[in-house]
Amino acid sequence: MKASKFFIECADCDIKNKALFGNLCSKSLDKISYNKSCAEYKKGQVLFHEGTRPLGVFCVNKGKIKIYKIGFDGKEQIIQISKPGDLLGYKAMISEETYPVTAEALEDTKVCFVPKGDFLDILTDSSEFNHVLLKEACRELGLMADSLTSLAQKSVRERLAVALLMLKDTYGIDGTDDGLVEINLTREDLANIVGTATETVIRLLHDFKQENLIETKGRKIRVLEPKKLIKIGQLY
Amino acid sequence: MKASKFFIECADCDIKNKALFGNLCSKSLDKISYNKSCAEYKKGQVLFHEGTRPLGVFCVNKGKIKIYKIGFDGKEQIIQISKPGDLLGYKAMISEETYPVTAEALEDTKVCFVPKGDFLDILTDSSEFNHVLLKEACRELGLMADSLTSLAQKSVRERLAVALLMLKDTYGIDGTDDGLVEINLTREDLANIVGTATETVIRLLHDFKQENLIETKGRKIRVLEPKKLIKIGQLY
DNA sequence: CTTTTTTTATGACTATAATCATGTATGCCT
DNA sequence: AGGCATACATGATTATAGTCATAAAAAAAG
Repeated sequence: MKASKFFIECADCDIKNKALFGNLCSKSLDKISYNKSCAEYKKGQVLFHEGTRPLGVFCVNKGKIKIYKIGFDGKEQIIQISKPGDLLGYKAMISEETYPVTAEALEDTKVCFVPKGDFLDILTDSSEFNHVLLKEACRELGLMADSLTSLAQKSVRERLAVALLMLKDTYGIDGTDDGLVEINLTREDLANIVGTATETVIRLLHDFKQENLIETKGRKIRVLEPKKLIKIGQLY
Repeated sequence: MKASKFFIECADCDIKNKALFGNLCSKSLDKISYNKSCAEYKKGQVLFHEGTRPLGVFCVNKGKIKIYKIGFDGKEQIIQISKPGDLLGYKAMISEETYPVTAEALEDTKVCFVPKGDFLDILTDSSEFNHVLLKEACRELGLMADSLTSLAQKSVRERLAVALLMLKDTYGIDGTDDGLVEINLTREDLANIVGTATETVIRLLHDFKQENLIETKGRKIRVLEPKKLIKIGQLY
């Protein structure tokens, strides 16, 4: 299923600076590097399933991964989309619970896996790393409160505008601010981010296109008028 | 406005065991106790406002406090309701951001305030406390993912059922499992938890009453049929 | 390169919940 | 206790978004 076709030393990792692990001292980094394994996941493959017990943490090296929860009727709710440098699965491990979410590759990805024991050792050894994680978790909690409020109070049209802006900013092509969203997201995925039906997303994207706010070419979406989308999304 | 009418040593605090601070060694606890101040907040008074900068953390001693975000049109979205033992405002302080939410007393409360410096000192000194906070934050992130999915996928009727069960479990009278929800929540507050309009909550509570699922007496709500509410809320 | 499957698109209809309007009850204050 | 304000309640109407059905297009598989 998953083939370990590559290995990169953490010390040599080109996205080290973006990653949470980047804050570690070289000794800790070497320790992680020593026991970790690297794997490629093809589009659609699952890194871990909701409800299972974490055996370690994942550090994304290449590609994008959707993190979602399955609702009562099987519908996915996408909580976040992880990108290179992101650390996955550490929350469930630290809170000593089963994964509350599923992680699935959106495209062909490269991911490093650090076993539970090593990760927990680092956490014990480095109070600095502990604090980095704590800070990150606290920051995310603030963002989650935003998302919750948005979901509860904004219309679907407003939420879609917000989602498009977020995708543009987070996953746009670096440097070139041409508004292109570089993710292979289906309309259904987009609906599962926004929290609506697929048909509704399709209709609203059609509207946005007619209003010349966006441009689409297959799954590629280009944001033409971010300012107008900000207004639609009621982002102060 | 707020009158410091009381002082309780942390060491003597009767809810110490329930509190996050309860995990501290007696030395750290004494340090906190030495510099903290205690205050009473009357119903409706605000502990801190969204957008302001944290100057310390609050430990709830008595009473319940609603934590909410203000949406674009001024509507509140209640993120959580804090009870004795809960620590408030530490997330924003750790993530070095302004408060993403407002904290307002739902009833007459007693709260201790620990200045920023002392709190951060404890955090630096005690890696154990650091880990306790990290674990708590990670646990909350899992719960937030649940709330998000619920909000995105469940109907208002389903969400109200879930909210009533949550309120019963978290704020019911200890020991006696008579289903009474012991909070002074207006219908509007309830709507701001569920994420709906006040009128809708009123109508749905009426329905639940007619179906003999609950009993109401003014603002007091008693859950009569938790199992049926679990079914309505689609909680597996 | 063709077949099969999945995804996108559009229309018609329905259901859910928001909004607006108004009246009643309850709590709150001096 | 009386008067003001807030909260609760209910009806009528509207808007928003979900569901179902079907067709076309695109992507994936062999």
